[in-house]
Amino acid sequence: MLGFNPMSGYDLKQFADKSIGHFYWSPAKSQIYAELRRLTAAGLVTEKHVEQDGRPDKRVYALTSEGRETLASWIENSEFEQDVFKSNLMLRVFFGKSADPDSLIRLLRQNFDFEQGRVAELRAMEQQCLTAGPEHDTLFSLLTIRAGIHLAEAAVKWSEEAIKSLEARVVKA
Amino acid sequence: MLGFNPMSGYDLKQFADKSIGHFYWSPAKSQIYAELRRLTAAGLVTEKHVEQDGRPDKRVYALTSEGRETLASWIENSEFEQDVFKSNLMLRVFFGKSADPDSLIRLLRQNFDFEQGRVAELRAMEQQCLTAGPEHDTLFSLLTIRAGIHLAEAAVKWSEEAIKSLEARVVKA
DNA sequence: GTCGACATGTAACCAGTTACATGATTAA
DNA sequence: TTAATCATGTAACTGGTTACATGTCGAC
Repeated sequence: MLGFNPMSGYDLKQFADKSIGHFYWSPAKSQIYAELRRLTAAGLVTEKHVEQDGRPDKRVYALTSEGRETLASWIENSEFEQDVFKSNLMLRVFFGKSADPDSLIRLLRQNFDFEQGRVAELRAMEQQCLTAGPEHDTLFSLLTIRAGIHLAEAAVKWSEEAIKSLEARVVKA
Repeated sequence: MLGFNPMSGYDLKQFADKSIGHFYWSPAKSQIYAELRRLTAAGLVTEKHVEQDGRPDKRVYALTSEGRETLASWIENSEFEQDVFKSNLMLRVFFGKSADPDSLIRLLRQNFDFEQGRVAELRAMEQQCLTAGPEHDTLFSLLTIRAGIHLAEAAVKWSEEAIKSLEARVVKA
């Protein structure tokens, strides 16, 4: 994240929450501060004390040239890794025989609503990227947003389909 | 998993790897054995020593009625939880400005192939479920497979789209 | 006699979280 | 004065992994 701009631990937390938090994870602040110390010790970032007026002082971290190289090399050369997908909902559906089907239907409707909401949010973010001036390079953000839209739409479609399947079974019984 | 059948730790590992491993996680065997001891202590499963001929003895675990209730209650009553999605690929795409676009294209092509392969695998599993006799209740397995298909197809579509976007940018430069 | 599947465990480690703790500054 | 935002950290814990360790049995 420091590849975009020098930032403090506090800034990094805010930034992570609304960017990589959507498709990777939101680190705890305790971990961010710990990691910044490790990166500093490894010579990948530098720390600068910045006094502010009207606000507490902060420590701003910036990539060193070694840090920049390490970042690029990680993106370019590290091995392809499978996405991690953990779905509590699918777990419960899979074990659904041990439960009341209606409770699953309720759960799936919740998921349907939730994922529809996400599509709407992501569409709004997409519009922001598309209408941003050419001085902002939004391509990479846009790509991750597009991925989110595709996935959320898939989740919506599946929820609908699964609800129908379960409703058909309930009627028969 | 013991809701389907009494099983040994070894069985549970095999079973998990080819079922919930696809949409939740594959526990390490060390964890399975530890968890079985915890569940036994909590009175949710019972342990039975089983001698086999032609194979080492094993310990077979079965749900107690309390275990069965706890399982049903977990499926029916626990809170809705968001799916966890962690994509190393999306992380790298998001930080793509710091890297060579061609390396991202290479990565996305790898993803495209990988996800296409998954669609094929899942379609095969789907057929197995659909052609299984009515003595097997495949509905719940089928639902999770269908979810996988929807998601993998979304990933394929996105990879294609992302490759095109990045290729367009490379040409311009 | 050695390889592979079956079968069960221990110990060290680690990535990450939660809860706790502190303090500056501004605005209501 | 109290709540919100800015800002940084420590300590205890935990859900999991990896590596290590042991042994049965059948097939080739």
